[in-house]
Amino acid sequence: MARPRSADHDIKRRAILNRSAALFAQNGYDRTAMAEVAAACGVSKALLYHYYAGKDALLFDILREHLQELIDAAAAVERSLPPRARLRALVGALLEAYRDADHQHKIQINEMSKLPPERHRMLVGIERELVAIYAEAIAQVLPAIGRDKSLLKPVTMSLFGMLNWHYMWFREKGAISRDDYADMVTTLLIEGAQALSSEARAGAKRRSA
Amino acid sequence: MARPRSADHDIKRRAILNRSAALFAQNGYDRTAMAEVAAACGVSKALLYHYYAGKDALLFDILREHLQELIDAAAAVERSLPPRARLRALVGALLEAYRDADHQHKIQINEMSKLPPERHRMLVGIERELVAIYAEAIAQVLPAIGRDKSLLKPVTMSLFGMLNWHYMWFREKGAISRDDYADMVTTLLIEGAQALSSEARAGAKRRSA
DNA sequence: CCTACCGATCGGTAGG
DNA sequence: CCTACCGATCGGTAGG
Repeated sequence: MARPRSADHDIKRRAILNRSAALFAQNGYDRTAMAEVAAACGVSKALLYHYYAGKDALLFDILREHLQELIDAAAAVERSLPPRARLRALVGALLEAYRDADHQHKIQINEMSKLPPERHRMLVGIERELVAIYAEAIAQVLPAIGRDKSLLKPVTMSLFGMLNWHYMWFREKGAISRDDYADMVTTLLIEGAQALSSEARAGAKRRSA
Repeated sequence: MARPRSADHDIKRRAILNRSAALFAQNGYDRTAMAEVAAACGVSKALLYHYYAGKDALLFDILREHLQELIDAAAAVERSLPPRARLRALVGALLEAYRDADHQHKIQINEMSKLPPERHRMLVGIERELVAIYAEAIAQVLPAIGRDKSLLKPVTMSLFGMLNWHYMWFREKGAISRDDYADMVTTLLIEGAQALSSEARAGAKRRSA
């Protein structure tokens, strides 16, 4: 009979994931040796390779888990909320999921493309799921934008720009809280995009006149 | 008398800068060997080291030139323009400076922190100059936001988020042009932030009532 | 004492 | 679960 997994197998794996994420984020993936990861986790390099088949597998697992947490956070937002409240809740949920995930977020942006094509594609697929949730929510709040794909994509990407750039300047002890920033981003997007569709309507009127 | 520099010294240096930027952006800084850079430029490695003291120096020069071009583009925007038109022109100038600079932009985001501390600090200083220009222009359009530092910083960073994230999705042959996107971002920011300061005023009234 | 350029090889470290 | 060790490759430099 096969030896059962040790009771703390998952706990150790998780510890390795968090430690290596910190190292990858701070020093860069290529500059972090597997020996450093092992040392930081207090295990031998051989044991590290018992948990993970290779450096790739470690990077992949960090990002798969991180992206899954983002999807889960978005999926947990009540679908029956009024459109505007729902978008605000989705923005808040993402910023909240980013708390304590700065390392993972930085790795997603800086190192994801270093994965082999197959694994990279899988993660891009999860990213697309996430974007689709937000694009749909925006379309619900702003039907005029939702109807025009050439507008919906850049507006959605503007939202992700504001949210995904936050790690460059946002500090937990700063002047505004995550919740404050969620309010700000939601207002910028909705009020700004409403002005956008008024302009588009005015433009259409001018063209048809 | 000292031997003069060859007439095409600067041209060759520039060619090396552009080729290495493409390699660093596509394969990552750490994964690009100096031998590859040399091969891509059609020169020997020894000659490459004649032009640049080391790999660091190459990365530094790519980013210093890129950031200087962004500053120059912003500085070229007429100071006497009405505030709103000036902000629109600044946004357009940055997006225009990003044209043909996707490699440099990606390197700025992904590899800048791999520079030695001293050189890294110098580039962060140039980035701050750039941000200051935009923050001031925002404050001119939206005095209520300009007066409140806890608002001005996140609003400015929201703008840079939208602009600096564009390389992830914007395509030259896509549905909208750089100019269209400059319009969109400016409208999102100004109209959105106007709604923001109305909310803040309403909030202040509620609190003082 | 400078710049321009080569073929060959150095010491040290990477992931596994 | 460990120590010992590998094949490959790195950035940088030698003499001329």
